[in-house]
Amino acid sequence: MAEEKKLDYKNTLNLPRTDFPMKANLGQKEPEILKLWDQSKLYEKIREFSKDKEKFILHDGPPYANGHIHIGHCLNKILKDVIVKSKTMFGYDSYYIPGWDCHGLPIEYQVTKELGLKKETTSKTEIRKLCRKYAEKFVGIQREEFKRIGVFGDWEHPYLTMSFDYEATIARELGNFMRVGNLYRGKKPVYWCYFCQTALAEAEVEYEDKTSPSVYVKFPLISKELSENFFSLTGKKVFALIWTTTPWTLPANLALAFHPDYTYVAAEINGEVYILAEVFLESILGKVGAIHELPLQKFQGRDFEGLKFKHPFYERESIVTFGDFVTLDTGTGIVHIAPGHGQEDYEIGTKYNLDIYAPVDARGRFTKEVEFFNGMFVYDANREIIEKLKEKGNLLREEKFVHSYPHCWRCKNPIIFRATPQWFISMQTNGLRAKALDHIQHTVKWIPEWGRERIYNMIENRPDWCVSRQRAWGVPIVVFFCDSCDYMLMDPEIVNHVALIFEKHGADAWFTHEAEQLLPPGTKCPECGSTNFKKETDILDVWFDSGVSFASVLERNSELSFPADMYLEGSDQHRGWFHSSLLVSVGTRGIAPYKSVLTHGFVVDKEGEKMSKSKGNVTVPAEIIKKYGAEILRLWVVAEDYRSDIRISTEILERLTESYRKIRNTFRYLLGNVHDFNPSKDRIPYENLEEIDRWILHRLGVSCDKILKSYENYEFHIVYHELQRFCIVDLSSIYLDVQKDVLYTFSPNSRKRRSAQTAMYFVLYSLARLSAPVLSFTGDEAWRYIPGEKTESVHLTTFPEIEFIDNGLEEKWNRIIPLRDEILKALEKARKDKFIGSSLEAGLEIYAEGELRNFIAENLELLKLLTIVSHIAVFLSQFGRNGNKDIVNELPKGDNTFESTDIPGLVIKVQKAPGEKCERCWTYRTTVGDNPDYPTLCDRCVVHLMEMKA
RNA sequence: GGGCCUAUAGCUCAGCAGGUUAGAGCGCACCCCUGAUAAGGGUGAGGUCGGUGGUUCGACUCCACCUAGGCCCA
Repeated sequence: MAEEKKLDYKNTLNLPRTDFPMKANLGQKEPEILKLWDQSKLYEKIREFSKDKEKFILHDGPPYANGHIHIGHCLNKILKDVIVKSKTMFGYDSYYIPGWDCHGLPIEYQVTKELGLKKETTSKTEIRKLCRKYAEKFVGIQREEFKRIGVFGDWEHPYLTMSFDYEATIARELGNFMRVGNLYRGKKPVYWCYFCQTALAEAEVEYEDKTSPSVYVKFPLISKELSENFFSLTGKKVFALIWTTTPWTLPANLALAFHPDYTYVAAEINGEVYILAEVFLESILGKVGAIHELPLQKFQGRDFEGLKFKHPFYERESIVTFGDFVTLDTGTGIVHIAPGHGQEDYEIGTKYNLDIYAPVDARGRFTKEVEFFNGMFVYDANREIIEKLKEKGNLLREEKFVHSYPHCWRCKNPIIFRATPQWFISMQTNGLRAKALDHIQHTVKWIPEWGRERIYNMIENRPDWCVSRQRAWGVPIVVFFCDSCDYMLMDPEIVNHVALIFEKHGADAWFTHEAEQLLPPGTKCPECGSTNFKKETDILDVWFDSGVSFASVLERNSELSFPADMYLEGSDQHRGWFHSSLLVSVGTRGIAPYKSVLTHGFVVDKEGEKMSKSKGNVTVPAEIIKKYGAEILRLWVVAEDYRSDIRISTEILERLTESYRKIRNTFRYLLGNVHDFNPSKDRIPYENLEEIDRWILHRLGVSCDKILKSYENYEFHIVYHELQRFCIVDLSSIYLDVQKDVLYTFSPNSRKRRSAQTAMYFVLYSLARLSAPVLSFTGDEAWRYIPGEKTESVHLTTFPEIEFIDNGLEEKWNRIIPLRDEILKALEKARKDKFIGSSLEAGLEIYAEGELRNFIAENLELLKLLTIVSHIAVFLSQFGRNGNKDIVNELPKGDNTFESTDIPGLVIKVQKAPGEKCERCWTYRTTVGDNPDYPTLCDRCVVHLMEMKA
């Protein structure tokens, strides 16, 4: 009987009611939401919604169409998505076209590997076909994976660097460089396999141990200056000593490299004087023979400036150069330089204007100009060269040396370094470097700021851009050579002609068509008049492909704009896409392709170390999505400060999941409490709202301001923290807890309840929108439950205005909240003492002096409300005055008394609340039982019940 | 080896034109509630601000060096 009655009263309460589930079940829910978006053509509607608005174009840097997406892709695409969505909600037209980078070695390598033995017999055209299929497959896979994490964009019309029109653009842009004169043909050493007769990329090289001859070679001193400056050398036979494991490169020697800062010595042995770094004196010369005397002389590397030595077996000079790469780990401290046969040698060669001399043919044989060794295979020549050195008396020592040496991935033979003709974009011509530096410094906004410094240093020091690759899967360098006189036909007009063919047939045409079919009819060699041409076989560096994306995508679509408002990639792209795009755009358009560049760090594990298969610390997005949901991944991206490296770990994801649940539940609770609220009918005007409702709206306004500013400044971790803080502190802990009484026990249509619902409605309405760029699934899910008029999706709205700010209220509540904190401490103390359980069991006596007492007295009801106690009273603790019951002479002592330390003079005594517990509202009131019809209810509840019946 | 960057509680972040006991949320411990319930509320314990020197009356905050880590080069 009593149970039944209790139930009866419970039924008279307005408890929260909603179908918005507490458990997100994201793994299952997200695909449903995606389907809904898809079916309702949400992205098209966003395009329509954004029509004619000011543009904000984030131009997508194309990921490589190879493999599944990894966590770094997620970070990148989600950041982009948050920016695009927030810009849309700020009222911009932020059309986002995703792209893919499709050409290049990794795909070709993969395809060739899969071909196995058949690779030898497969034509370039066939390989290109397979590469295209391979790239298409992964574009498809990655597209679905990106969509799955909630990224909005025109996924039906992405840009692909292998699409025909894109390939045509690549060719045209190279033509533009021809037109302005930046493109030139030069030589550069590359990894070369003499067996396969092909250049190899870094990735195609495998390191294996190899035994090589190791020789110490003497270079006789020619210049007189040294002995003139250092008399101890006068009249002696002086040699520079070098060490090499590739004697076959000696015929191409043109220089010797010293380190300017090292100490070198000249030491005499057996009547000859050798120069080498001081540190090697013992270890090298000690083995050759007894050192005659102490070193004759010490020098600094730079003392050798301008000197000349003689080649050990040719009548040729070898000049002195300086290089920081000279080390004291091995060798003699003096490095033999053959500019055509090594990377550092090449750089020295370029710096000192030496010939990039590589007299070795494609099969690894010395060309006819090489005296003594003409026609000899280089590895066979090693022996002969050593003999020649002996014969000339310029071999000091010879031994065997085992070292790690690059080998060809296909045939497993050791490779050689060999300078071959390559195509370059000059950094000098047209002031390309200077112009690029100028734009870096003056026209582009770098986020964070240090990006400027980083890319500036790179551009400042980089050599000319080598744009040619000796591969199949890419866009050819559209240049022809005359069959009869070898004239190089490099003409932008011809490139444009060929580009038209590419537009129709793709760059495949270069491989399937003959030169005559590609050239404009009647093309003749300007040199000899011949009409027969052959095609250049090199293709373009893929960085050139992606570097022209602004031309292929931004300039060719009127819905986009050039320059882009933003490029956003990982900080490695200062060397990559930001870099190549800038050079292309500055080189051919004279301006930077972007107004701002935002970079993020790399994803690392919980220790801050990079992920690798071997370490086993790789986090796979698909697993996170399955276990936690894409929304958690999105929350992760936003919660972390992307400007430095960002960590991911199980603990981080668990924390975020907790945090997500809290935010979700806040939505749920708000929704549950506005289920019977119709904003158009039940809304209370702001001026008539209860103070606490105006306060939460004020807090909402403050939060909103902070969140919007953070979106604007791309400081998303602040968005996350503020969103979380607002839900936990302002809402859940204070406002929602306090308002339960009004929401549950007051009659549904009572002014106070409608006031609370009005506030909650605005909170919901704002929160859903503020969180939508991040919590795109949940924000939209909640949006659909919000009562009243609204758009179909939260993604078809703009951000809320900043409203309801009331600084007077803020000031007052800045005093109220600390008082509440003190009361809560007092209640907690009583609870620990088992004096009370629920705070409603308590009645408070508060003692204070002067102004503090007055402030409390003025806000007594508010404090009661905020601390959820049943009764509250304040006393003036002022000594020596009597007669007023509110003035006490003595402060309470003993049990349940709390003396505040934070607020001096404040004493709180917790008493049992007077009266009985009302069965309906659970508040202790002296009026319980006053109404004989409702003997277990308080006066308030009786009134509310009456109202509800009426 | 060079360029750029990072280092504040178990986790994610604040903070500081240098100035009283370095903050927040989560997590954790303990407690309350059972009318947000695989929820909700409260109290509390956690930091030699990576290390060492220096500038200063005073440094988490400025400078130098070092250590660890990251990206890009060599």
